[in-house]
Parts: sequence; structure tokens; C-alpha cells
Amino acid sequence: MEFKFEIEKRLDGTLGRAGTIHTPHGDIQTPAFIPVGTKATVKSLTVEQVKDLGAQAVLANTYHLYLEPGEDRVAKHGGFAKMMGWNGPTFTDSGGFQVFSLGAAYGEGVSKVATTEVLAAKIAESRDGEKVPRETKVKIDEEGVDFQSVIDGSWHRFTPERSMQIQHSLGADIFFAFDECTSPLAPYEYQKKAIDRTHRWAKRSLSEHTLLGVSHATGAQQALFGVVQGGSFEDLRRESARTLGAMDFDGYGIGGSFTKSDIGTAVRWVSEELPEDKPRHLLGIGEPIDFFYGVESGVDTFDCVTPTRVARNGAAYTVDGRINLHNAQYVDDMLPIDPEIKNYTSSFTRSYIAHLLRSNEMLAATLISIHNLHFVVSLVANIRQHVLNGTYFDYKRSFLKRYYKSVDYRILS
RNA sequence: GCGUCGAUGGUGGAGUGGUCUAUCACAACAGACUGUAAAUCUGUCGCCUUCGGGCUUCGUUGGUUCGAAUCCAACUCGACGCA
Repeated sequence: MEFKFEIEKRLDGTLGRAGTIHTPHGDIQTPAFIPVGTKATVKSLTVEQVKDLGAQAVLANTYHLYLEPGEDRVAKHGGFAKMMGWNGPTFTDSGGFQVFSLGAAYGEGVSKVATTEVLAAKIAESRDGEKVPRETKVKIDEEGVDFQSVIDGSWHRFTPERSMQIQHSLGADIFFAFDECTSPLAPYEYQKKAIDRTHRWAKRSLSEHTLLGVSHATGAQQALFGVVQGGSFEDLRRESARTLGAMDFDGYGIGGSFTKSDIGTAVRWVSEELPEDKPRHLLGIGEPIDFFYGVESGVDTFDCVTPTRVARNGAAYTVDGRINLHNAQYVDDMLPIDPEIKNYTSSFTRSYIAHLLRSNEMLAATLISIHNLHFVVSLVANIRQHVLNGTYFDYKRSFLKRYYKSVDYRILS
């Protein structure tokens, strides 16, 4: 089966829709949450566990797999999906996020989603101090980006063409154009300059992909998504979406930086400009609340490291909000992580998991990761189901009210 | 009984006259985490505080000194050696 997107039902009064993405390795019922397996492994989980918790696809990373084990070795396996034993649909990110995480964000304590307070504080800070140029692992120019390896410090050149070549070797069903993920701290002038360059890179990505044809690793045709940027500036977001929307991509990624309380708004600007019949992936988002506003704003797929990362650090999602299983209150708690949610972890007590965490046992990461991924995967699956049933807004209200314990869940900093 | 060595905050273990509430690690307590630089990072960790500071600690008691966790004495406890 080749790549195809079908919309089955729309969410009245919004840009939301439920549909199906067909890929050469299977279908994705959307909206869907895609677990992240950066280095061709969803950290601490086997692919059976990932499959069993309900995941439909996995997203890996170009920069990291390029560094190790290397694109040729992955291609020799027939692509990263085959290498890791995953037989469903796959995505790869282009390395565009590392332009940010190893560049503007490196050592700065900035994430792509910033609260307005953090934004204000950081901007004030940069005005006060005599800005000493920081050591980063990234150098950007018109042609591409020099990356310093986080493994051994060696330098590597990524261009849009290289990213496409590597991603053809990795063999994902859906992959992304090489972009620059910008910082939420970047001023308007920089964001403007960056989207113009990202658009030129998008065109080059598209040409290179056309030139390369099917993936030599898998023999299958891959779908290329352009990546919209523009920070939190409406005109730039719209311009980026319009420009890329006019190019012949198979779908679109929405990337870059956001303001925490207003992700939905920024995504709506973008969706209003993008072609309606192509799938939209919101890159690196998110939190439970983000799925609701994302879907209403026209997002079809999400990926995010949060469920697995916070799991490794002891935090678990529950219908009553996030809890930290490290906390003293759980050492004798005989309930499962979330008494209302049934999954593989349900038979274990919070007390046991607190013990595993405190004694640094690997199984803690595994169990909480299973739970958290199941939580978000099924949350987005539930959203899909309620869109199909026409009961979305009731579901949204009841979920958010409980999870955030606030009626005014829209105002979250 | 004699001799030698040792006793430091929840634990281990630095410190051997002033800059010592006392390095560091661990444990504990809490927080952060949004296309993974992350099984990571940050803060607290004697008591009180109007956050300026105040008070009390290094086995016990006494002493030397302007000043003691640090020097001296006795005692208590422990380890080892000799009887």
C-alpha cells in the first residue's frame, strides 16, 4: 500500500478531524500519539511492549542514528524498523530538532515550549548581561549545519540533501524535511530569517527526495513532510505554512517553539493555511492538554519524549494529574499507578514501583514507561473515538477538569 | 591489668588551633523535564527566623588559649596487641 491520507469525520466548529494514514507498513488511525524511539529503541521497552500498549507507529532520529550505529549499518538491516523488530509504520525526524537542542538550547535550560514567565526572565537576562558567546555544538549557515557529535566531539556536516540521504537509509515511512527548529527566545527578525532559510531547505529536501526515489534500505516509497516554523508570530507561522503548503509535500510537520498556554492558537494559524487533505504532525508535543487543543487545531499525529522521559524520572500520569512515585507518600501505597486505568502495570502497587525507583532497578523505568505511553496513546485514541462519536467536547471537559483540577484549564502556565 | 589506636551531622568519611554548621559522597525530602545531550538535572538537607540574622553541635567532663572538632587531662565506649 502506498502513502495515502483519508479523513473520516470532522470535528464541528474546529479544524479537527479523524482519519487514517495509510503507509507501506500499515495504517495509522488518527489522531494518534507516536512514541519516540530516538535511537531505534523506545527507551526501556521491547517492541512487543510498545505494540501491546497500543502504539501504532514509532519515531526515530536521523542525527542520533547517523552517529551510531551509522546509516549504512541501519540500511544493511533493511531500515531501522526492521533493525529494531518493529513491523508497523515509522517516522524519522530530520535532525532539525538538534539544530535547536544542541544549538540555541545547549546549556541554556530552555525548552521548545516556554512559559511566558520563563520567556520574560530569559529575555531580561540576555539584555542585562554582556552576552558572552556561548559554546554550542551547532554552526548554521545557508547551506546547512555543522553538528558536533555528543558522543565523541567530532564535527559532522548536515545539509538538506544529507538529511534526505540518511533518512532514505533509515527507511521510515514518513520523514521530515531538514529544518531549523528555532528557540522561543529568538526575536522576530531571527525567526523571519530562519523560516526563509528553512523554506529554501524544504525545496532542496524535496528535490533530493525526488532524485533518490524509493528507500534503498526498504525498497518502499517514503512520504516526505515539510516542517512549518515561525515561533509564536502569527504572520510568520502563516507565511511558513502557506509557502510550504504550496510545495508538493505528502504532509506537514509543525515544529519549533511555542508559548505554553497557547500552542493551540499557533497550530490553528498553521492549519488554516495548510492544504486540508494532507496529514499534519505536531512535532514534539506533548502534555495531555496539548492533545485536545492540537486536535481541535487540526493536528493528526503527535510525538513527544515526555511520557518516557518523565517515566524514567519517576513521574506517572493518572486521570487525576501527574504523580511522582519517588515521593514518600507512595512507599506504602498499595494501589496501582492509576486505579482507573487497566494496562500491564495494573497488577503492581505504587509501593513496589517506589521501591524499584529507590533501589535504582531498571524495571521501574520499564513499568512507568509502559503506563505513561499507554496513558497518552489511549488518551489520543479516546479523543479520536469521541470525535467519531460526536461526544468530543463532553470528553474534553470531563478529562481536563479532573486532570488539571481546575475549571479554567485553559489558563495554564 | 598494661599498651597502642580510634570515637565527627541519618550513613560512610574529610578536616588536626582561627576563614567550621564543619569538604565530599551516599541516603533522605522536594522540584523540573514537550521532534531524547537525559535511568538526567536543580534545590533543601542541626534548630529557630520578621530571611538581616540568632542559637546549638564534632563521645563525656574539665583544662590550656584572645580563640578548640583540632592541644592537654580524666572518664566512657570500641578495635587490636601483650599479660
